Amino acid sequence: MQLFNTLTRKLEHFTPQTPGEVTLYTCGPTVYDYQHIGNYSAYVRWDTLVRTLRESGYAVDWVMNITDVGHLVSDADEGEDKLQKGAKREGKTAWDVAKFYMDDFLLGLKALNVLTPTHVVRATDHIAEQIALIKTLEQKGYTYIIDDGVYFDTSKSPDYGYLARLDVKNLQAGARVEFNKQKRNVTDFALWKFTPAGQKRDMEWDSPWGKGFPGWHIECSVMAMKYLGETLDIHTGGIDHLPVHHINEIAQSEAATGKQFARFWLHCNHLMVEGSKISKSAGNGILLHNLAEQGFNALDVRMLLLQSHYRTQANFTMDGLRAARQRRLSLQAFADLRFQTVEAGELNAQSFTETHNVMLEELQNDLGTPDALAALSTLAESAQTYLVGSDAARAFADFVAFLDRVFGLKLGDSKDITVGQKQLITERETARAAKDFAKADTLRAELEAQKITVRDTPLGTIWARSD
RNA sequence: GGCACCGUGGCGGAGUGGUUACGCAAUGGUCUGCAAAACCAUGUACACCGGUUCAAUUCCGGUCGGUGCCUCCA
Repeated sequence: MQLFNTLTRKLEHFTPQTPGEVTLYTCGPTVYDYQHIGNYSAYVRWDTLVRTLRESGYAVDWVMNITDVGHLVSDADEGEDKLQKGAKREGKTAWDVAKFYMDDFLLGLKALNVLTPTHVVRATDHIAEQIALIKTLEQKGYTYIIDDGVYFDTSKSPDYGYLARLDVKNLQAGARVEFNKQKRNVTDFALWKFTPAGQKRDMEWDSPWGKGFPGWHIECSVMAMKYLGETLDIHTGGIDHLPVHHINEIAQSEAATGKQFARFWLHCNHLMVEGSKISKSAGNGILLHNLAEQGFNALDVRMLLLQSHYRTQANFTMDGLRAARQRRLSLQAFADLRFQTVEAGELNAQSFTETHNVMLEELQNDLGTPDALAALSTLAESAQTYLVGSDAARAFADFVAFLDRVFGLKLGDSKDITVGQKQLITERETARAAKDFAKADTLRAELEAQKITVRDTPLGTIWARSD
């Protein structure tokens, strides 16, 4: 399997440290608001990675974090805590806000048919471990304390910023952002933030340095290493995490262990909406709820994402979503043909095997979902023309199961039509043979009302679901 | 201002030094009792200007345009 490793900026052959077992960490959301389709796009991308790894024979131990504390409005460790801000906005406690949006996020993942990670872990459940890691860093001399918290001294990390190819000197010269003047280096980041004197936060804990809460970056290092070991096979995240969050994760993790933190770093690009980036102020952060109200299935969004490569800046448009929906329904009609194999069908088991192999090859080539889909569409189209022979029924069923494993479009979920519906089709054929077209059309309308479209082919009547 | 990336037919979106990506839509046709279905066919796509090459959309340089990051975000 080939994956593009941000660490080397090259397509590399991937093999895990332990044969057959992959350790994977994915940066999850900060749960202070609803997740929009752009946020979700990342998890669909990484879901495809997990599915492809599993299909390639690897067991995948997958950890995703939920940031429910400590992520400040600015990565420069300034401003309010996002959770605290959300709490103020909604008149709830930060704990309530976190719980509410975490649950909503998990429901969204389910709707998108994103596999459940082996471990979904919350930062607030790992406060003791975070304090322990900060202590280790302190003992090794990587930290210093200023008025608002405990900071990591990035100048002590010789390769600081390498992943992002950060030019640290240039950054310092061109720094425009105001930061705490007590910081030794502009890139230094908070490991622990103090609760300001005289204040009481919803979320705060005692620590050796004083009451407060953990910095945003430390949680990922802690939870990744706790569940997956000191060196991960793969660490994934959105491209926005590259220049700050990920280089900080590397700095603190490697400072603590002296070992490489992650062997492969994968970054997905952002989804645009109508050609612009998604931002709260632009009001284009479309939610799954919004799309559901317009009659779209979350799987239509999944389809749309599969059509583009995870490293490109894909564009979400309503026209694109409609096209994706049509394409998904067309693939569903193809999958439903497995209930309708015919004696004289020309598509044999080999057709499915060949397409299966091409698709897997494309996926293993840095998750080439667009090319894998193209191969599938080509087969689906020929199936409409040549129909599938009954001798290939088993191969067809296996193929649909494969599609669901890698694409997660739930094509295999649809059942055969009912005996009653089959009866209607037979009756309609009889009526047609008797040239009683009025009756035939009535029966067709009846089927249509049950979301079944019929079409007449030289080899007989074929049905497809219209929803 | 600094650093990247990108510019593909109506839309979305792959890929490649010389052969149809693919999907959606559109147009024409076939089949059909009819058809909203299905199938077949069609669009002289690869921003512009140079260069390298027998050959460039695909490599190199420049121009123009767009986007992202540097500042919250997946």
